[in-house]
Amino acid sequence: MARRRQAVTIKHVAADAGVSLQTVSRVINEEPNVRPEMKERVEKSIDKLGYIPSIAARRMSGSRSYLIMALNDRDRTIADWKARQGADWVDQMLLGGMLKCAESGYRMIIELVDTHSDHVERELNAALVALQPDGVILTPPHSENPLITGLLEKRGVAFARIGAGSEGAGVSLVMDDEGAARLATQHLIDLGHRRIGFIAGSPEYQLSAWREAGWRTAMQRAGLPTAGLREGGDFSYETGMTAAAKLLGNKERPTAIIASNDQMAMATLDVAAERSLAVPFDLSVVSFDNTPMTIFCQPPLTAIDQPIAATASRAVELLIAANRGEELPTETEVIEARLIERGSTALAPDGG
Amino acid sequence: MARRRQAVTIKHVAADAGVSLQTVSRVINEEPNVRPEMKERVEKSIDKLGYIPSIAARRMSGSRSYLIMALNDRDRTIADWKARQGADWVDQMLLGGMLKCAESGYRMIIELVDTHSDHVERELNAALVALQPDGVILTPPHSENPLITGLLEKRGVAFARIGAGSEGAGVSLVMDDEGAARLATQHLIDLGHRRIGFIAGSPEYQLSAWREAGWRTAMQRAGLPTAGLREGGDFSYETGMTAAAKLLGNKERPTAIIASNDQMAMATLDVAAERSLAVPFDLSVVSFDNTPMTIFCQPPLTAIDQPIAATASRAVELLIAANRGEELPTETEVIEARLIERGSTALAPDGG
DNA sequence: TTGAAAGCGCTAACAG
DNA sequence: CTGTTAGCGCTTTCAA
Repeated sequence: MARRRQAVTIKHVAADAGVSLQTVSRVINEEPNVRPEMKERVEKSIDKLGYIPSIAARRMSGSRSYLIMALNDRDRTIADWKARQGADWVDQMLLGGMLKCAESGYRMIIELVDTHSDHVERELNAALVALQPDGVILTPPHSENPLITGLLEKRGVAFARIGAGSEGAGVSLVMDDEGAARLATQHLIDLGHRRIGFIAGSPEYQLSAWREAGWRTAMQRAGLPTAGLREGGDFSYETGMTAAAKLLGNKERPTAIIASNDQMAMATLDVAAERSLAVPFDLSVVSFDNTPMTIFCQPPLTAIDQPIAATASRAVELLIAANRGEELPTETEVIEARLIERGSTALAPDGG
Repeated sequence: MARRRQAVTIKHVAADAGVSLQTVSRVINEEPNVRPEMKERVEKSIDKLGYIPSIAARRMSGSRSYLIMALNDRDRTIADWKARQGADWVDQMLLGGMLKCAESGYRMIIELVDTHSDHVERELNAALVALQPDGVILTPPHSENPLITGLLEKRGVAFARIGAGSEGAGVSLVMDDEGAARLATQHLIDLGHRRIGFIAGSPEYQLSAWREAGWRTAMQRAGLPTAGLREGGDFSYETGMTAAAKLLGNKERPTAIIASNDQMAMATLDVAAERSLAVPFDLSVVSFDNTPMTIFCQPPLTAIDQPIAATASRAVELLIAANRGEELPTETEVIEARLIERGSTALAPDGG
């Protein structure tokens, strides 16, 4: 293996421009106290020689590593990848995060950590020390793991928590689950629906409660009842089937159902088909998350889009700002969610 | 921002174990010439202090960076991510590559580069210098870009080319497209089909020719004709529609169709539905790639699985071996492909 | 506003 | 088998 010494280093640039290393360093770091003409001269040399600073060397000398680490739950991520059912959480994180990183010369690196393990701290610490990232993005369920947030805080690494409540250190970013649920419910109400069922998600996730709350609020405001219209699941297809079957088995069955994720919505579609209920004519369905499966369903699902890319992008933005010395906001940032209308919603049937 | 100096360094370990830095270095690099008792003593200290070597420092001192860079085409990758149609190429690369990396303390980092740009070299060089990866994995169409392979070769970075022919530097890994096509064809022949249509992919990709060749070979061996049974597309849904329409418009229409990717297979399904042909009873369909959409099709598509994860995993394995000084194989490595049977294939209709 | 010196944590090369 | 020395490329002191 060839010894891969750097071809052109800061020394070469300094020599070429006839200045000290220090001046070059100041220019590439956009520090003050450099005369414009000096700066220009250095920049010309940099361009001419095609100089790119080495991340490793920069990190060594105690400055930034230009690395943002995105932490995901190992088991769940690997399971999603293996299942190949189109769950594109990681892709959306990359889409939002990596591109935002690139704007400032940062890179995003995905790291998998096992939340449930008793050596989370060891694992995380190893990654932290090996990579020395300038910032860490936490995704559920890491976002609410005090072992993780505690360690990050102790080590003084800037971090963002996605999908978690606001208490605790680090910036918190959430999608507006409650508002989104209200939006979905209102959409159905506007279509003339009055009996709108709701399939809740796993109570282990905070967002399940937020989504349910949004539905209740919208129904209440419209003076519509919710009694007998709420069933619970755990985000799986199977529990979606059970919940949908209960809802559609009532003698006064709902004309619309909101499912707390795409899997359960798909289950609802299948239960409806079993009972010869035509979607969207006899039954409208709205789901949450808007993963790729929504477009392949029959009919394609109207869904609340979970803005993962936008959230990751914003998280990176804040983390990079923090590294520049800016203060991180203490308030939770709320990223707006949109409703994507597809074929599973329509006007309520007569008497809806 | 806190100055994030490393908490415990090789020095601390050396002091704790009462040996020189060098001995510690030898232990963590599993180098020879360390007495077992010394080694044990050092390892004890490492455990006790929770020492993790800094990647940056290791890279600095001219050794490995423990980084493998996976290069993907920027436009295509971003388009896939934005489309959210379940294309999971990147995920499968991560699944195979990242996990294999982790086994040896490496990390995989995704990098997007624009192949068609005239400054590919600049872009790639920047990534190479900034990150100093120990190995690079090239995916199509980068795998066949001489600007890229040339630069990598010049810089002496080990690299693997996925999905490209064998000529040129670097290890070459391909899925057995030809064999896979034969497998798919034979599967249909075994089901009693005799008129088996084929929709070819874009001629810009080598694999299109390989897939077609496999179909032709299998047909020939079985003494079956191919005349009038071949149409061409470019992997898009639209061209798939056109091709399928032509094939099914023939008076002697095929009883089975092999499409060179999932998109075109889905188009074939839709064309069949338009013409009231029941799949798989009137028409069997087999596709290539096995992306997530296959399971959401009606009926779910029988498909040739493209073993991206296995390929990435093997590429990483070879790259890491190369870094240990082992020779890279000069022969192209062929990764076997499997046929996943789902609902779109069945016995040929009478007289098939 | 600029430059010189010191050192980050580690490994290569060379001694012993 | 083990230790010493020098330096990787850069940024941080500190001095001019």
